[in-house]
Amino acid sequence: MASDTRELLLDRAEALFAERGFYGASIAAIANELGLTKQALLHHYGSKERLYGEVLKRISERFETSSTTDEDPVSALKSFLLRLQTPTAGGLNSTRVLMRELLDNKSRADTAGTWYLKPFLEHLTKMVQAIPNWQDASDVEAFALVYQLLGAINYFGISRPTLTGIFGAETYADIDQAFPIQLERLIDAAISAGPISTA
Amino acid sequence: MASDTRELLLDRAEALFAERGFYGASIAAIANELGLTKQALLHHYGSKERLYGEVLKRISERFETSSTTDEDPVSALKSFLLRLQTPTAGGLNSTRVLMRELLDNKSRADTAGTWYLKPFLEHLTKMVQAIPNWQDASDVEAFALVYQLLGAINYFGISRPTLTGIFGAETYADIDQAFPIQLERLIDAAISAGPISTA
DNA sequence: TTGACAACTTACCATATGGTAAGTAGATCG
DNA sequence: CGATCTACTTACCATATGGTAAGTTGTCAA
Repeated sequence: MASDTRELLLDRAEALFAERGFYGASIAAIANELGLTKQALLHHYGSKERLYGEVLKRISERFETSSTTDEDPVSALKSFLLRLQTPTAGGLNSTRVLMRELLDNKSRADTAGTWYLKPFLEHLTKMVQAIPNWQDASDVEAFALVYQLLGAINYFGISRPTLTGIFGAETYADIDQAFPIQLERLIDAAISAGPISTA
Repeated sequence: MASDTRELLLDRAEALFAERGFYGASIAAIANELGLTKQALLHHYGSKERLYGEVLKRISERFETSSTTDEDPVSALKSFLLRLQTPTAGGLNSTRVLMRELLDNKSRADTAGTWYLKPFLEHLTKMVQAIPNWQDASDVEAFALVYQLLGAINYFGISRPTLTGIFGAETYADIDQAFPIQLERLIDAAISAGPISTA
């Protein structure tokens, strides 16, 4: 199977898992979307779990390769976080799949979704500790901050359909535009406040 | 059917929907957990969707009755937000169910999960605009802030199993303890920074 | 030319799922 | 006493689901 065909297949699978979740996305539906039969899909990936594992693995690899080589630690953190929200490169689907993974918490495919998270989170934590007035922050403090920011971004990332439904498309567009600006302000405010230990 | 039996039933249903999602939680499984047969459950709630709708409705009602009559707008906002995270009164299950609802975004049970959110979000937005230096903030600005804080809280709320898996139980306990403190700091920092318009 | 391999297809299958139809035991009420 | 209602149970059922087994077709290298 060609490498780019495989990529395309995983793209569609990821989209479907993002949309309907592990249980909601049947292999027949995924195969159908690619003009394959269910059995052809099963031929390539032995089982649904394996396919799902493949999707998670790819997300994890994508994260690992998105390292920032920025100069200023503050802007490095900012750009890193803001980039998570961008719809390019299937970022939105990844967010949704991972959020579902958080919710399910079942040891699925041997927690393939969580092992990768560790280096990612540690990396982010270290980025915070690279900021001058956060150098004395404990791991836990820096992590708590980072996780709150992650939550702010990812929660908003999955909310578009609902917020559009509630407030209408025009208002949502306004919110969507204001969001990154407000987020940057939030990050700035949190950073200059410094960690608790030095409060 | 007795009112408290009904409550108990919905408690269990909510827990199962929180754990496995709409597709993952079969009516047979829910019924089983209550010592009922699948058909007995179906007798009470005509269909799975209707049962799910009932669960969402109850969550919505629970939210509406949790109004804050605090004095200081800042501490009112803080206590409101922090209370969302408390595991009491099935708060954690509600969070998970609603997060899944955000993810699925399907018009399920006529978007029963989202209509309630509007007053809730508007209430929170107004709480921000009640804060002295946020009085001139636009609706969108105040909303963006509130939604970021909501995201920070709820994202953490669903992450316990995963974070425990990654960092171990002891480290998680540390994080869990530090989280509300750091969150309060984040709220304070964001509030004193003020809205963008007056920046 | 042949043999191996990949990429399927056709044909099944056990189980689970949501749901219906019809009947039954017990309480309540006129 | 009989009627009605609630809370079920038993008996089904169509469909979907994940998965297996065996055969088929095309490619390509030895």
